[in-house]
Amino acid sequence: MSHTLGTRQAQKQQTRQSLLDAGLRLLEHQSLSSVGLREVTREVGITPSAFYRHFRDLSELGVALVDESFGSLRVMVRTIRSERAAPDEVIDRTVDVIAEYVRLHRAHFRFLARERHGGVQPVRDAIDARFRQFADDLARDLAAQPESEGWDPQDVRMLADLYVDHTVSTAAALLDADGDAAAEQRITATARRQLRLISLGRRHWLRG
Amino acid sequence: MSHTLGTRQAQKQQTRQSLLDAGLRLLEHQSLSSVGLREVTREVGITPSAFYRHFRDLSELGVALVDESFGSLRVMVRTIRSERAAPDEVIDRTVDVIAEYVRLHRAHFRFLARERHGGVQPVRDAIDARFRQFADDLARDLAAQPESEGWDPQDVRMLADLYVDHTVSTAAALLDADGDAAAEQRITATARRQLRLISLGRRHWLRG
DNA sequence: TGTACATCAGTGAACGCGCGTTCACTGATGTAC
DNA sequence: TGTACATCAGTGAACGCGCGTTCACTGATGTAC
Repeated sequence: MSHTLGTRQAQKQQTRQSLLDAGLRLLEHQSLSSVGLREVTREVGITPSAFYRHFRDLSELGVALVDESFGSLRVMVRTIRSERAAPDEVIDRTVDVIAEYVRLHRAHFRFLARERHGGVQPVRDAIDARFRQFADDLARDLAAQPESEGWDPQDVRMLADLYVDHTVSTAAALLDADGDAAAEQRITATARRQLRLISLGRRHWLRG
Repeated sequence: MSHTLGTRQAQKQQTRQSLLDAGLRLLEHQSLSSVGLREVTREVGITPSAFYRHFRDLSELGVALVDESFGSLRVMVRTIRSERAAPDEVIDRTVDVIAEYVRLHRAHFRFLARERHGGVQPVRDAIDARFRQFADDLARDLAAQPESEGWDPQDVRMLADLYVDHTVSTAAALLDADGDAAAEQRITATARRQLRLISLGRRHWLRG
């Protein structure tokens, strides 16, 4: 028919997406290695054997979920990067974006936090590679800032790693707060102070 | 017989410990929710039904492993605390102890990293409580230091949280290095710089 | 010290169940002419 | 536009397997007298 996609391929895509959605839903309360193939297909409403038309096994579905999760993260990061503001405003905006990501894409981030050190090697590797690329990008951004003038590239890199680790820790803490507004406020307040302290350390680094 | 413990109780204890050891061994390559009760008893060499003489289910065994893991951690922490040295030496010693803990108790820390956000709620809660207590202790120590004079207690607490998160991130990175000596050196070098930067931030906090 | 009884860690058989994977199939969609 | 054939996403039955849990049991350890 129309060569934009074809009815058959479009429907296949839709089923594949349903499998990803069902998987993500099931992964909210258990880890990938304990989710069953039949469990996922049952949730979607297709036959177990139909699963193999889309993924070789569940770890392949897991890797696809990693891609999807980082997709939604990238969108949010671009938001921070596009804004140019005073240092303290940047800190506030950064924390806001972390909080927003966890709120909007809770299941995605829970999946990443859970499987980052989980029992499925290919998924762990995929997550690791993405986080590393993430730190690479941030290091490039930081190096271009006037505050980094005269900095050893290795020092820029360690700062980028520190920011990424801090972001992940904060997001994980927000996840565990599980919607408790008071706890969330405590966590974001703490994160802001921590970023401010890191900022101070950065400002005094060369003279340290 | 002798009332120090009794042969029967001593043998029961020994079997219990074998179950914990077997569990920990199996958890190196998979997560708790995918380990089977029969798998653990097979590893120990006892009947599946004998398992119930020691634990209600695998999540109870998991909680026991949390206690065991933090036991070995406490020993190492006391090592740092007992030493009193110049700030930069403290930083080096801290990083050394983290590296040593991961090297000596690799399986324990892997278990904690994996199950901290894993799929078994009671285990997650147990790990969380222990880390929180850990941060409490550190906050108390920091508050007692002369560098913290005039600090808001909330600021001391956020600094303690920052240190704990940084320690966990570093240990997890070392774990992923998986014995690669070059990678491990890169990670510890980075960790030392990060601690130095945080130190700088701390020193300038009040004047910030 | 010896005897009679109690305790209880570990055994082994049995159960029902859901798992992942295979395979020949169906019937709607797509293609060639 | 119509026909004949190809493709292939999803079906449904079948398989062997290991799972967690139960239960009555055995026999070494512990206790009372």
